[in-house]
Amino acid sequence: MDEIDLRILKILQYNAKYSLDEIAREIRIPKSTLSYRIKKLEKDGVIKGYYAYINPASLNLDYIVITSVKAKYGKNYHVELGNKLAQIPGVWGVYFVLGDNDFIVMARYKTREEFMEKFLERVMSIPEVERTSTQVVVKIIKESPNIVIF
Amino acid sequence: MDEIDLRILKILQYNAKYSLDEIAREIRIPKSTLSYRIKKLEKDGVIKGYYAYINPASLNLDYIVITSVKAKYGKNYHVELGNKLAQIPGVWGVYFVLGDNDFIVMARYKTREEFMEKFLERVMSIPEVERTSTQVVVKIIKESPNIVIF
DNA sequence: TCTGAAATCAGAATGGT
DNA sequence: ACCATTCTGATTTCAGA
Repeated sequence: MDEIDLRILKILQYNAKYSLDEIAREIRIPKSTLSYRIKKLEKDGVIKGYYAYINPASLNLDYIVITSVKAKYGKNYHVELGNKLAQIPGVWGVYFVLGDNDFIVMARYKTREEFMEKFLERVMSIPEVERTSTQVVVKIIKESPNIVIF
Repeated sequence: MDEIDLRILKILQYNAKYSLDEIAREIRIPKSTLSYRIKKLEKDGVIKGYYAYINPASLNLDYIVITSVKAKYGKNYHVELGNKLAQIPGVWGVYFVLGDNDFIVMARYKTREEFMEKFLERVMSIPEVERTSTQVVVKIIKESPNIVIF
């Protein structure tokens, strides 16, 4: 990975719909070379995929939460709990962290009721869960995990 | 937005590179109609963009943190602090939350040193900041904010 | 708003360096 | 690994419904 690859990635992370012609012109390499490099970045797992970003608000996903989950101690409790959390509909992020808590879970629902039914009750019924604590997101100031190169 | 739009979005959130032909065949509508609908979803702001997802690990972004930030009280302190946090390189998520804390900040760096220099020292020098608390992510079990429709 | 057909344009394949 | 050219097929446009 060199400087040119980084410039390619920097463009594609903001907008995957630029044409090869445009990108090639921008960074001044032939478009066949550009195509060759992008294919390589995909094959090497640097580019993991291309996604449409759908505005959660347009689907009325207005009840957004960040929940801390503490696991009970036991063999494999953490691995199993992490996977169980990841499978809950509405959950888009699960992070295993050091510190007081064990997992940070990011989730989105339409209403408080949906959050209660689909998420909270389900999480609290998982036997490996010791305790949870939820913070409600009032405003998303920034959310762009695709931006990796600054 | 009807059932067909939802099916289109559901496909594009997983892979924006499916061709119109494939999608049209899948959901059994003419591809010109599909094209028309996608354009409309883009225009209406339902589809906000198309992004390449770059594997953070391939850029050695292995020091991943989730930081809680509490703001001092004062006129517009929250708005200004939120914007300042969002502008820090390495920060990809800033959420304004209810509860003990005010902001949850998601960030990625290459090393602990980079995290200290680019993030922590900068955050702690912001006058509106009262206190911070950082959790280090040991493992990302799930991270797919583009998945909105289940 | 939907659709089929035509026209345009983008990306993949080729082959030489 | 790089690049110019060719070629295939995908997307956009347009006119009629």
